[in-house]
Amino acid sequence: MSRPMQGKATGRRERRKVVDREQVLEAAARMFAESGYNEAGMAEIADSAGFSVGKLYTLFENKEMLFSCLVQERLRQLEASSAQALEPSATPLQQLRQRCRAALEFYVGDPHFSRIFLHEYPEQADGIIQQETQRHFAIIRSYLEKAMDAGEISREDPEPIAAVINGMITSLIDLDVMNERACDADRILGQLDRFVLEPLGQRPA
Amino acid sequence: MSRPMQGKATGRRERRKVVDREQVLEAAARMFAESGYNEAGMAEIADSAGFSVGKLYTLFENKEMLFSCLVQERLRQLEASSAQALEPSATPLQQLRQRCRAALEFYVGDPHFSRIFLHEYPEQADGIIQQETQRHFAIIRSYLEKAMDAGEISREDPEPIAAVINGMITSLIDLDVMNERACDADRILGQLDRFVLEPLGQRPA
Amino acid sequence: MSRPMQGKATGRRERRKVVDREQVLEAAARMFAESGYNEAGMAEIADSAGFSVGKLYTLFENKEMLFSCLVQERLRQLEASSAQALEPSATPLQQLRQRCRAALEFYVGDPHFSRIFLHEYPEQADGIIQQETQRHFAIIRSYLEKAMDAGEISREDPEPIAAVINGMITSLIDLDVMNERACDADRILGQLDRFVLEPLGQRPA
Amino acid sequence: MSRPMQGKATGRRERRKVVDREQVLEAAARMFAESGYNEAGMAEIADSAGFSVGKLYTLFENKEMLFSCLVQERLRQLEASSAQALEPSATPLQQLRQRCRAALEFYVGDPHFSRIFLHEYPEQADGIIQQETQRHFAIIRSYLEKAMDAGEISREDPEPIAAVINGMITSLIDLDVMNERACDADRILGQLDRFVLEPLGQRPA
DNA sequence: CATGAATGAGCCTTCATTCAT
DNA sequence: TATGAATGAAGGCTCATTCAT
Repeated sequence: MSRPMQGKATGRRERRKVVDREQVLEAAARMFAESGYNEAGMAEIADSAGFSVGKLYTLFENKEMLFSCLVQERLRQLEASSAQALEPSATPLQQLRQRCRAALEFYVGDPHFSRIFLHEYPEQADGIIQQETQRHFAIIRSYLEKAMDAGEISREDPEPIAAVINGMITSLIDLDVMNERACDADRILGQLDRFVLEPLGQRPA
Repeated sequence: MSRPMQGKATGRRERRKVVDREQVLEAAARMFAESGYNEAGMAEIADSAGFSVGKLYTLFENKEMLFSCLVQERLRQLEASSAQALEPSATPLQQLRQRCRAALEFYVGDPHFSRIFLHEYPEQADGIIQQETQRHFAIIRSYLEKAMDAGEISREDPEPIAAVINGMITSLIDLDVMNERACDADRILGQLDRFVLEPLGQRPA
Repeated sequence: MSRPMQGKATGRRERRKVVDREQVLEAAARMFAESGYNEAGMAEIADSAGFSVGKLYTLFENKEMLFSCLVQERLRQLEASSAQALEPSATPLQQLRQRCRAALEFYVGDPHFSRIFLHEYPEQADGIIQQETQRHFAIIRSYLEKAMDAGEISREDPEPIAAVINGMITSLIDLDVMNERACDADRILGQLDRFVLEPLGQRPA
Repeated sequence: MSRPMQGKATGRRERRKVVDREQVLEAAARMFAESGYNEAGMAEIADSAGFSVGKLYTLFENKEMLFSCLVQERLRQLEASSAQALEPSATPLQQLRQRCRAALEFYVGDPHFSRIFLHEYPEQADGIIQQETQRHFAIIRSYLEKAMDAGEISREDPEPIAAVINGMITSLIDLDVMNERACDADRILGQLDRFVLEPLGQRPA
């Protein structure tokens, strides 16, 4: 009666739920990063988020799904900000570089999540991380393939190159995290240029 | 009477203990790789090793130490085989390459352990893995520094380069593990040449 | 809205917890008395109390604390009923006698606890029992000292006398417990009069 | 062949066993007193006695029996030294006093055992201690009964009196043990005179 | 619909006892 | 017969999940 139609405007209820989920994920990221997946308890997370334990279970099926959602949500955010950073007029290689910069800045701006994403693989939630990593690979690969089509880089199997790019970014961020030092996106991007993009361009020569 | 002196030849007892430890570590590597640190139970490990639970506790102080010993033992092996692969007459850069090949072959030959080492960071045993990673970094760095001294590569901060090398190897092995595909040390080594060693040499130009 | 202020009336929650603790202590007293501290398992106690194991750990930090609380709680009760039995107008020696009667009646009325208190000294919880025994001694001693001040008994070291009183009560209750016979507080009190209080009074003569 | 007859002279084998048992009991008394019945492990006891664990199980059926034997053995010793201290020409009441002195001196001379005997009742071995305590009671009672027959003390139920004597001795030794103070047999005996024997004698008056 | 106390399966660890050497 | 390493049942405790309020 009160909500005769629902259209695009999601109900107050639904919107509330989304906000609460965000808040829980925030807290979960903090706790997982601080103590690790197994060591972080649902009670602590609930507490840290200012909710009851029961609420968590209305928002997420269980602990594993909470973790999965955290990963997925954050990577969706990364995707969004990457997309925004993209200049449509740029060449595929330039776009790849823009995407990498966006990713770096995202990681830097969300150290809690970075710590989790780079270090923790709860065996159960493995699937999600693998899947998400695959998606990232696919995106990087698509840029590489377009760049190959455009003749910017030599034609070859893009998968290992995507892996190299991914691994390089990961290890350089990790290095900064381990040294508890602020992470400089520009410096890392410089190394990416030097060790991957430039060699790729030179190949045909 | 039976054992008048003991000299270098360790007693039958000691040798047996060493063999048993090895066997348990084998099983532990398998179980940790299959199910993760927390999910693998001491009972399962014992079972899988063909021992009783009690035996495990005569060989290792507790679960955490078992994991630590596994990591340390395997990395000791890696170090040993790396050392053997080293040609003393080679240049520092060639030696670095030899070391990387040895590491690659070790990882390839011990997929159980690779899975653990690359993925699992039980918060408690964190110290050991970080420590060992640091040791690896230090070794790679020392080769890089020697190569700089020898003028093989340009002089610059070796730490991020070590990180790049490590990250590249890790991600490429990981890629093969994820695709459940045999890992080709030569191919990875080729990519290492192309994306790190060659750019490093070209710099001064 | 539901609980605008809380004043002295503890919340329903708190009261419930107190009741549950009492119930668990009841069961624990039974089990400890039946099987001894080490032989009584938390699961059995939980079962016997009609609670889950987990519940026990929300009420008491651990098994040792459960035992400690049992001892402290019961002795607190003893103290309370002793205090109530005291006639302020009585002489110190009469008060001591009143106190002993109260203690006897308490032991008689709580055979489970008596069995534990008189027999079981779990090495770990030793501290509490010794401490409580000391407190009892101190109380008995203070009556003796007041009686000495009042000239009711001869002045001398009150400590061994307190020990004698305590030991006599203990052994006489123990005798009844061992013979599985109801314990007659009056009879024991009579023996206390005859063997301690009268000789003490006669001394100066 | 080697031992054609055995007569009263026990074989070398048997004598050895007796000596070994004594040594184990010595160590067990030490460990039980130090850590309590449950906390003292068979391995520790074996170690402390200079034997293997296996040996313990050839000398005693199990841990419980070891404890029982310890109690029985020591109390047998007490009985022996008490018997020796007895002057046959003395009156029953004097003999009781002699016996109590012997007991006191025994406890004082064997603080390890005293600590166990006075404090620890492993539920399982309960039977033995109760039984032994009963035997002690019986002995004390028999002196009391003889003294009644001889008209030294008034005729009445000897059991509670035996309990009083026992409890008084126990608590006074305990007091010294708790204060970690050397235990003065004469002082305790004086208190026994004052609080039990003298009142008993006065009764008929 | 929110709460958070209750649940209980499952884990690590110990240690009395056994038995192959 | 002596040894002491191996055994594995049992125990204390945790924490993800549920459900009565």
